[in-house]
Formats: sequence, structure tokens, C-alpha cells
Amino acid sequence: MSRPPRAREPLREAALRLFVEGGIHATGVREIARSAGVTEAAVYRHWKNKDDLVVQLYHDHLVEVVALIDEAIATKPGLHDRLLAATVAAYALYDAKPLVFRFILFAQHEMAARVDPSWRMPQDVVALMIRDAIAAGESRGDPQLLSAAALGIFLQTATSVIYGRLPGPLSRHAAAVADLIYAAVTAKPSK
Amino acid sequence: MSRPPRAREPLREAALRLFVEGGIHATGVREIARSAGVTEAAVYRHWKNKDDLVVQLYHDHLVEVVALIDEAIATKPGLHDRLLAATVAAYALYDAKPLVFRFILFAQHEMAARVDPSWRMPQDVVALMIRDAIAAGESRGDPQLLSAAALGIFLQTATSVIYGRLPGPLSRHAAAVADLIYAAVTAKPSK
DNA sequence: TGTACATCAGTGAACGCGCGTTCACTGATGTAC
DNA sequence: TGTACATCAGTGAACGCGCGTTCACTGATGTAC
Repeated sequence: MSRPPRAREPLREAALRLFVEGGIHATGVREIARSAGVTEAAVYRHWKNKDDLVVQLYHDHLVEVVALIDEAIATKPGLHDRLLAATVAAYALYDAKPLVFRFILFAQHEMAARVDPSWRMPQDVVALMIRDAIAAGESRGDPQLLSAAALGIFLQTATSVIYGRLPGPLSRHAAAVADLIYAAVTAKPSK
Repeated sequence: MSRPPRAREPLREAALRLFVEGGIHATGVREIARSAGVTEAAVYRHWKNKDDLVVQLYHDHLVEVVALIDEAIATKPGLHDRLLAATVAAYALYDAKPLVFRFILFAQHEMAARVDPSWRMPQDVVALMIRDAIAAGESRGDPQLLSAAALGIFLQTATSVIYGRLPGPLSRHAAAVADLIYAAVTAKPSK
């Protein structure tokens, strides 16, 4: 066995922080390496190039968030319990690791074109919950539209906390957010 | 009087399109100028630098969207009518000029730090509507949270259309979106 | 009306800088025998 | 156990390229008299 890498994790952490603070493009490989206490060349021992680092960070953190939500809703039967469990779990992650959440949020549009169709995305988890609820007669309407609404309430609340329009920690809003999502997705279509 | 500028509008249009298609940082001044049929130096006749061009585009388009929504809700009395009018107007703009809307959506996080506090933002318009509705007894809860929920449903639906998870044109969803927002912001808090 | 001058949008070429990336290397650790 | 060798994470210096920006200029139009 070779000796374990000592630069990899510091590089990941520095990259995540700097990407969130200054933007992906505005952050250079030099800056990341300097902040991690190694040289730029060390980056290329672990990632093919800067782009590879960005995509891997995005994918890893996406997997983390999705797994957390999957686990949170696994044992819950009803729609409201599931929405509450998912929101509580995800918002708790945000409060514990705000950088992870912000990175996914800020990078989403830039990453959209590089998302492999096989990746399990947050909206897939939400869509599944909604479909289950519709099948159980607990919700009605277009599942894609209702999923968008649910995810929108969830994300925009997080965004409002990030920009200081709502007070933190985000967990404080979890119950109210779950209630709002529930109200929207169980509303009777007007016509 | 001097002769009218012939490069300004083509540069604005090329910049908007290229920024949306390839991202702001990935689009160079050379590329914008070439696409507009002028030289790079012409850009500096009209804007202090590239950053100035980006911020001006963002601000101008924000003003356009906000003015449209303001006008749409001006004559409507009730909350549901206002939500519907605002959604119809904004989604119609999106369908007519998809680039404008995408640019604001994609650039929002990057621009967040440069937004002058005096600018009237979409969330300010939404928050005002919600506050009016609460004052009229038509809604209840935290106005900031309800505004986030309303904006979230609105934006995430547009995002879903952009990424093809929902069929276009966006206007087709306006009535259903207004209903979902109405259901969320008029829901009774559970405790 | 004609001529000299002012204005300024747009040109063409060049600038330096910082970016992402490469490469020959060092040296610590693990493995073979 | 001791020694020779393989592995590979990280180094230090350099690379070329494309970026944003600058600058002296051209030439069409408007203005003064």
C-alpha cells in the first residue's frame, strides 16, 4: 500500500468554501491549493482537471443530500409525515454544513448540463413522494407541477435564510415549510 | 448631436444570449463583440468594463420584470386575482422573451452581492401583496415565509419548464400555479 | 451655402496578467527476498 | 533482519493561451459663422 493522501480532503474543503464564497469561475486552482496548504500540482494528483473537481464535489454532495432525505422518509407512511421528515432532515444538514447546501443551490444551473441522467436528483425523490400520495388519494393534480411547487417552497425558504430575509437557523422553519408544502400539494384544483 | 450608436443594442442582445447559453464567465468580450458584428473595443465605448455590462443587463431586465408585475396587479383588489394577474403577466413575458427570464434566474446568486439595496426586487412585490392580504384577513402567518413560498412555487415551475420536466409554454401553467400559491399562503398554520 | 472644426462611435492592434495545466523531480512508505 | 526496488502523493518551476483592457486612429455626422 502507498501512504495515504494528505492533500485530498483539505483541497476538497478549501474548494467548497472558496467556490461558495467567491464563485466557481472566480476561484483559481492556485487559490484553492494555497488555501489547502499544498501546491497547485497536487490538485492534479487527485482530479483530472479543475472541472473534474467541480463536478465531483457537486455529485458527492448531491448524493449526500439525497441519501439523507431517502433515509428520513423511508419509514414514514403518510404524506405529511414524509414532508416533515424530509424537510427536518435536509434543513438540519444545512444548519450543520451550510456550505454543502449553498454549493448545490448556487451551482445548480451551471451544473445542469453536466448532470448524468442516471443521477438520482432531489426532484426525483420529491416526485416519488407526490406520486405515492396521489396514488393513495391524498393529493391530486399534475405530479410534476406539484413536485416543482414543493421543491420551490423548500428551496426558496432556504434561499431567504441565506440572504438574511428570514432569520436562521433554517431548522426553525422546517415544520412551517412542511405545512405550506402540504397545503399546496393537497389543494383541490379550482376547476 | 452625434450620430446614434449602432453597436449598443446588438451588443446587449449578443451578451444576453451568450451569457444564458454559455454562462457569464465562460463568455468573453471577444465572443460578444464578434457575435454582435463589432470589435471588442466597441464594448468599452458603452460600458466601463465587462462587469458593468453584466450588472446593467441584470438591472435593466429586473426593472422590466418588476414593472410588468406591478402594472399587472395595480388594478386588482383580491389576493387570488393579484396572484393570477402577476403570474399570467410574468409567464407571458417569459414565453415572449425567454432569455430575459433565464438570465435573471441563472444570474441571481452571482448578482446577489451587487444588488443595490434601493433596487425594487421581485420578492419585494410579492411580500407587499402578502402583507396586504394578511391585513385584509385573507392570509395569515409570517409574511416573509409566505413570500418565499409564493416566489418558490413561481420560480421552480419556471425552472422545471426550462429543463423540460414540465411542458411549455409556461403560460399554460399560470392558472394552476396561481392556485397553488393561493392554497399555500391562505393555509391555516397547523398549531 | 460653403468651409473649418468638434464630436464621438467604432477600429485594429497590441498589452500584460493570471489562468489551467504539465513535467521532471523528491522523498516517504510498502514489498520482495 | 537488511537491503534493493516499486509506488505514488506532493513539489517547484515553467508553459502557452486567452482573457479583459487600452490606445492612437478613422471617418461620419453635426455645428459655427
